[in-house]
Amino acid sequence: MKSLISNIQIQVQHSLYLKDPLSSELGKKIIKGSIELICELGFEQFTFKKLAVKIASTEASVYRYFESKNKVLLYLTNWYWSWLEYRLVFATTNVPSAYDQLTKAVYLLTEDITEDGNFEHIDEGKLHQIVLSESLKSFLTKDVDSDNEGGAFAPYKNLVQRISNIILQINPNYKYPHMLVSTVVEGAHIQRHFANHLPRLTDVVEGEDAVAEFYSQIVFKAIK
Amino acid sequence: MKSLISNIQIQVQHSLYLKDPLSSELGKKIIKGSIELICELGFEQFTFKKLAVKIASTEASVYRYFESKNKVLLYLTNWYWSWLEYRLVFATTNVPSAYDQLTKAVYLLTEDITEDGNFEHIDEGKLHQIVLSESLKSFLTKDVDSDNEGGAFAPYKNLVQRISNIILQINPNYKYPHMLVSTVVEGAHIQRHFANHLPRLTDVVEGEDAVAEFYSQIVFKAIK
DNA sequence: CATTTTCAATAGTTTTACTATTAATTTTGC
DNA sequence: GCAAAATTAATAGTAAAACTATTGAAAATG
Repeated sequence: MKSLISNIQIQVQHSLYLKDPLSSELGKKIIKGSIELICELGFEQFTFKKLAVKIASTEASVYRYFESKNKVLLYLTNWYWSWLEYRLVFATTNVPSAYDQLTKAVYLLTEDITEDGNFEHIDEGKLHQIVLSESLKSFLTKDVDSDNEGGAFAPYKNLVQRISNIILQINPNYKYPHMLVSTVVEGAHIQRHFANHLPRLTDVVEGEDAVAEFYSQIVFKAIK
Repeated sequence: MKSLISNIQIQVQHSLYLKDPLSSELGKKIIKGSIELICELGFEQFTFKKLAVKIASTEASVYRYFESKNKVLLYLTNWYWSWLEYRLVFATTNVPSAYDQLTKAVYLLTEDITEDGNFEHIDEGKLHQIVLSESLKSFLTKDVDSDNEGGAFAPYKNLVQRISNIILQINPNYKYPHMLVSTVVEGAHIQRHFANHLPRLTDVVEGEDAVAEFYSQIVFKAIK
């Protein structure tokens, strides 16, 4: 990823936090520390107590910003979806062919992100790791419906809708655009997780990006 | 599902339990109660204490059978994968055409299971619900690698391998058979979950089985 | 029938998730 | 410029969850 616009800030919905973490130094340390700690320990082992120790603050102070660790995860995944949508819009504006737009979109959805980029308090590579391993958990909960009512999945839905529209430009009769896009998004995450931990459930080829290639084939064959 | 053979028992690996739950009445009550309670409360809210109250036993007694609630989830998902493989073998033996075998396999992977079947202590419909919402969590953990070493995902891998072999019979040059199968398995679960909770991420059509139809198209177009 | 093993209950401990209260700091109203 | 109001983050908790040590009773074994 080349640098886009340097002083852009990605806004996450207010319903996910008690106090905007971008509004104070402690807030930014909470975000930065959460990304590092969730990446390191996994979401289950991540606690506000451990985070507080890491950033030299206290548990209670973290609770001033976030109601629960689940909201932190929702905050981070929402940031990620908004960031992805922003990059998608950037990559597809002024591209006249819907076909080329979809190629870029599928690439963005399936690529492996390792670099850290433009945002001082967010390490995009580590955040991508978190999204691979943990983002599914944000809607595989009994709270899905209430979280959803509060708009917690809006950026994800927007992204899926946007790419679905590109698909419908190419083939207006295709019946399952949303299913296709969300299959690619979640599938790419799971396949990368499998490649890291359960290789017999996937087909990783050394030196090739099999995940990107596989889903690109799937998408273009599906809508033909 | 029509009844197959009535006195078949599905064996789950010893590494997942401390004492075989099928070896005593209490053990069977633990399995039956766990399925009901996880289905009702979700895995996060499920505790051994609540289970003990439900089956009129004690927390400590449950710990005689299972090391942790994660192992219970692994036990249940393993049972499910073994059951699915059993049904797959049953549905494809004596079917000469690999194409027909694959059609049946995709159907088994994507169908919606609601009925309770042949196993006294296991409600297959509820177990399917659990697999839809919770099975991903069994490998989205920091324990994946050690669980995997203990063989916790063997039945899943077997199932994927078996269907991959069918795909390779149809098209020996297809590069991504495992990725395709695991995409269908996990995708079907996630899409059904979306249909229930986040419909804007999928394309549910009233009265049709869109999930089965979508993945069937994906598979046969992909390997062509 | 004595010995060993297994079983499941009681009664813990430790950790996690979350809250009430308060001193210190910052913001604001005039 | 300073008192009042609001905000911040620390201390010190509680309640529940996850898990363990111990033990008497029941069952299996030799």
